[in-house]
Amino acid sequence: MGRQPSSKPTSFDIAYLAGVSQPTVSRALRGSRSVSLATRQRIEAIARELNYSVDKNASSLRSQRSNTIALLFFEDRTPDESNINPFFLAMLGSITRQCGARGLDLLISFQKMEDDWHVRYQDSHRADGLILLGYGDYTLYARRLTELVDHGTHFVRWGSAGEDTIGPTVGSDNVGAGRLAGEHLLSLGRRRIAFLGQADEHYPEFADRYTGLCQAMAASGIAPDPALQVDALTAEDAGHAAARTLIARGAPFDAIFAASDLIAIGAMRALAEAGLSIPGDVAIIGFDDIPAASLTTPPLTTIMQDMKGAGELLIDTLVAQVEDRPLPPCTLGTRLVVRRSTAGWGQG
Amino acid sequence: MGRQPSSKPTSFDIAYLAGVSQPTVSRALRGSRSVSLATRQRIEAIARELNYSVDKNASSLRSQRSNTIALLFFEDRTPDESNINPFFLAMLGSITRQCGARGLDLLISFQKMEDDWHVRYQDSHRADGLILLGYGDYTLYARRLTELVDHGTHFVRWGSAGEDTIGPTVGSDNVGAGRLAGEHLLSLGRRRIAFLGQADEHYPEFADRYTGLCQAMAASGIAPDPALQVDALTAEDAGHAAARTLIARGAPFDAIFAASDLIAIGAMRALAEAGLSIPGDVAIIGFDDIPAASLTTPPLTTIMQDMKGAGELLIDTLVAQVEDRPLPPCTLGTRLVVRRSTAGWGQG
DNA sequence: GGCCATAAGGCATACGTATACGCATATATG
DNA sequence: CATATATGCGTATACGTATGCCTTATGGCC
Repeated sequence: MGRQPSSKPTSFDIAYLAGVSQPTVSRALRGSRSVSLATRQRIEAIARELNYSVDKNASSLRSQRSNTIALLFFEDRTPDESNINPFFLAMLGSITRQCGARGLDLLISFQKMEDDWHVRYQDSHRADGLILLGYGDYTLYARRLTELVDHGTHFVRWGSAGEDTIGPTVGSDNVGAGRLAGEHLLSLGRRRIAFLGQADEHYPEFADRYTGLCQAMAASGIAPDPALQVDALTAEDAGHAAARTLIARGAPFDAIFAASDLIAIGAMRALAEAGLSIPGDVAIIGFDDIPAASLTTPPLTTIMQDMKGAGELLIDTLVAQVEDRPLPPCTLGTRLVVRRSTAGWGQG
Repeated sequence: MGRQPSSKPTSFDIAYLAGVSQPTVSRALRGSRSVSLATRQRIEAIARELNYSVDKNASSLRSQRSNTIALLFFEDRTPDESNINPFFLAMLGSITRQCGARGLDLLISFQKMEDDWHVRYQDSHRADGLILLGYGDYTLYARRLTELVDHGTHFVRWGSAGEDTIGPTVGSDNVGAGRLAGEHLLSLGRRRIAFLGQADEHYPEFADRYTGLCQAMAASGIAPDPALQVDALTAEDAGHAAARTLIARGAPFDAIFAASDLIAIGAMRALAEAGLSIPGDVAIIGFDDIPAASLTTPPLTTIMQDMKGAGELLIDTLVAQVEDRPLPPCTLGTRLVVRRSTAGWGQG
């Protein structure tokens, strides 16, 4: 032992040693009921002894099932390289673990919108299905999704699970989360709540969050003020710029709901530059709970998404898709994480 | 077009349409020189038209080469879930891109040290080789590495590329980086430099960084003070605890070199709690340049590793290994990123 | 004892590609 | 003009597994 065998053992080797045929080995190792317990145990013992492992390529070729999923991150317009949204990296952890738990292999790849990722994976039998992750202009994205659907590709995407969504979509309850954020700020006595983030149909997730905020405000009898909404995509710079715009507009505000933590962090920088104190002058709440959120000064209150649930639900939905028994759409709950950026005056 | 074909086209379909045999199709698409230009172009045109793509499983099975690499993160003792070292996530970006550029598929997986990951991938022909990423006790790790080597598994790991390292290893020049950090602090006039991080053989990378610091100090005629070195693994909590220990010891210090940014961030929190100003009382420098490093107050000076180079070198080394032409070991340079946590008094 | 159901496993084959050979035809060489 | 050489391609087969179908043994039942 320890030395390298001349060649990897095959199911034929096991069969010979066990005194059975190769198909019986295959059946035994896959747990078919038509192999007697005694035979199966004998085969398993021999397989273990020879350090046998099923050849994935042969298995996938024959069964036409790879038990592999491809995870595609894609970046709308990558300003530089290596800048991956930290939120999606957190998701990666969840998905990876979920795949591990189910014995699925996970391929990952970063794509640009323009690439022909819709062909590469399923057609070549690399993967049984795709998981699509990425913020980006939904209207651009949609064309690709339609192609995927037409092509019969199995996929799930993370996003806003509205009615007009294309293909199976899993996402957080963004409207509910927006309400949560709004109610929290309102409960602190804030009344002039600004929203930093795109609020149009190009970015449905952000739009939903804004909708939730407006609902919460409406419930308290407050009408949303358009002057308090500033567009921003999810990046620190964008948040900084948006907050500056907001300040420049001159409309008074005592709270900010940022559509992502990165936007919030940029906004905090702008507020500090403007001499505004947090949470004294302005309370601020972000979205995503990225690792950096607890490291800011003050630490950032935010909305945490259900990462664990996300991985499970994505994989559930995808596997169902592959097995041709589509699952009904479903959204995930969110949780408020209160930190000092929205602390009441007594709690700082 | 747009409708779903009854079944995916195979190389036989292409062959039939092109009036050649299947092997000729295979040769043409792989660019073999023994197919005439005219024939090849005809075949390529038909393949494109049918949206043909080579079946990965059949191809890998026949050629015994999967053109796939498995990336294994592993966590020594995972306190909870979902906490991945951000540094390794940055590495992921680099590796992914590099794989994409070379047409390699990338499998990823999180492992516990105890699992039998040494068997799962190469033996089953899922991947041609492994990339191992993870901080952890090297002495524990080493046993696994030895098994891999004995087993004839192709792999590269990220780590300290010393002489006694097991298997092909790629890493930063940690000694040089430590020197860089030390020289920077010395150039600011700091003389009592503390090091937060393990400095024993269990964590060779950290030990190398400490060695580099000591070299820089020695070059300035300063002897290292054991009272100024405190063990810490790479986590924010550990950094916090280590800094408290350092302060409690009472030995004066005017600078800290933390073995990782997470340690540094924890230490900054402890310094703030102790009423010490940064960089006024204590200059602090981290290691890794994780995204959060630029978001701390003040922003953290740190050592940036060559991520792009890391991906390239890892893959180069691994592919060479697979092709049985081992590459000589090699280390990567690092760069100092100066931010305000070590700013001179005039620059802050 | 004949008949049918069930269990256990063998036989043949298919999955789709890549490659070692062999066989023509065309070109060069003496 | 006969023999070496290269070019371009077809023939046959291997890669290792999974599965439909068939055979045999066994037991139950009337």
